[in-house]
Amino acid sequence: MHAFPKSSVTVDLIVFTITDNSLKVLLIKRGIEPFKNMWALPGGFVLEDESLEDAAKRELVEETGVKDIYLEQLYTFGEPGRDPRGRVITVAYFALINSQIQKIRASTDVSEAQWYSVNKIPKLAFDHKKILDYGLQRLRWKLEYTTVGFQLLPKTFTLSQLQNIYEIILHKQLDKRNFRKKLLSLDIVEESGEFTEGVSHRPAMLYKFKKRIGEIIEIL
Amino acid sequence: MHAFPKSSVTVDLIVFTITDNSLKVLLIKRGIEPFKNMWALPGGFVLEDESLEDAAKRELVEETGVKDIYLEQLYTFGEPGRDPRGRVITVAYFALINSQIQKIRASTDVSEAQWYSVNKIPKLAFDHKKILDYGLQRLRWKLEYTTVGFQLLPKTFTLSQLQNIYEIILHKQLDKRNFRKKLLSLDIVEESGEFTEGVSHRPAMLYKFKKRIGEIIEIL
DNA sequence: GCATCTTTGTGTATAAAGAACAATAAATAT
DNA sequence: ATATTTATTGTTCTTTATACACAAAGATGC
Repeated sequence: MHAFPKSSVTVDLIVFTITDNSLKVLLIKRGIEPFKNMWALPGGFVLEDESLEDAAKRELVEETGVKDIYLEQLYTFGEPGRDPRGRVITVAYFALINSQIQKIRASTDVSEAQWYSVNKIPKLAFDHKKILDYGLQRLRWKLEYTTVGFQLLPKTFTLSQLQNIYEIILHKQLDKRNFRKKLLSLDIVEESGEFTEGVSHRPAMLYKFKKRIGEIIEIL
Repeated sequence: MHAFPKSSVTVDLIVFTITDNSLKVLLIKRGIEPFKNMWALPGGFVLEDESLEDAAKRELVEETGVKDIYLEQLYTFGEPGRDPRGRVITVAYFALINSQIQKIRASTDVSEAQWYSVNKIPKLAFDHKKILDYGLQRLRWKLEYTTVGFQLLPKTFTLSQLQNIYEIILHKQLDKRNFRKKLLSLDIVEESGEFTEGVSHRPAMLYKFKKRIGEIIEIL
């Protein structure tokens, strides 16, 4: 058996959240070469005895401090020449975190980390623009056909908040009555019994997702 | 910058076709260690200056002699320990080839190649069973929501042949009238003008797919 | 305390899509 | 000519999707 070429393998993360009525993605400013001082998706090398998913989870904790959130493998990018350091293959993951936990901490090799609205993305390092576009496409797709949307909300939420997430990500208006009718017919949410407080208008019922965290099901 | 661990990267192929009213997958009998003489998915190492997709295409030509067929990246498997030779990450692709071109040639490192019905799969090397299951799931899914099914047919085909493919893969019976009504309403096939010949019953209209080879669209 | 503001919550009528179902037509074989 | 096999075509019913408007609940300002 000949010696086969070896490559470095990285994971890159597309971390989405929603704040200020806008879909945001987490970017880091690179602290080292190549592409030093340029914005990029968070990520890093896969270690010796670590599965790809574990590497993604580790990077996620390092960048955001959060764990136990929704994470799914997206696609693997491996064009020769995509990284000036040599042959580097990257496995992209996408993650959704809810709007409550968003503390960001800059880690080693990172001079800054920031949430960027998806329609105001700066020029990105490597082929990260392509990766991000792919992730956005997947997010829109899954939002329509699965229950991933719930991953962007805290444990209890109002139906208006949920509808809002759909409207932001799909950027189109939805009919309130039809949205609620459809959702309730799926039998995947239940009333929590609590209401929103401290709002200067009629309080809304808080609902909760019937499935466990991280679980998503098809068709919505 | 420290030295980051390097891995070997392979591509594995799940090549589907339909023959004898059954969904088949191409397996090779390994001619070398590890897992010598065991059945496995065709695949091989990604070369130095080759993209992942090029590697998959190259392997496909080596194993089947066919090119220009439908090929899509499936998933990347990278558990440490999945390959006894060391850290090997594999990018799985799935391919569909139509029932006319199925010459198989055993290549180097392969003592035999054979089409296996998906419900009579022998014990497979590595984690190839898991990869195959994943591929099957994806195939069933895409069949229902896209036009991949056409990739399994020759240029012209009868509507019954097409329906048959759906019935085999989804293993359930479909209503002929509803199937045709739905299909024709999508406006993606057109009559070729030709009819089947040499059959001892009413000849059927041969249709052709309006899109180009390799192109698939959503929703069916 | 009453009017105003803002967001919540609900029902019905119509259109479109999906599911169930059977008889005639065109060719070959005997 | 009769039998056999597969191809082709429409209608009814059920389910799902869409379009659309007004009253209720609480906070705020006067």
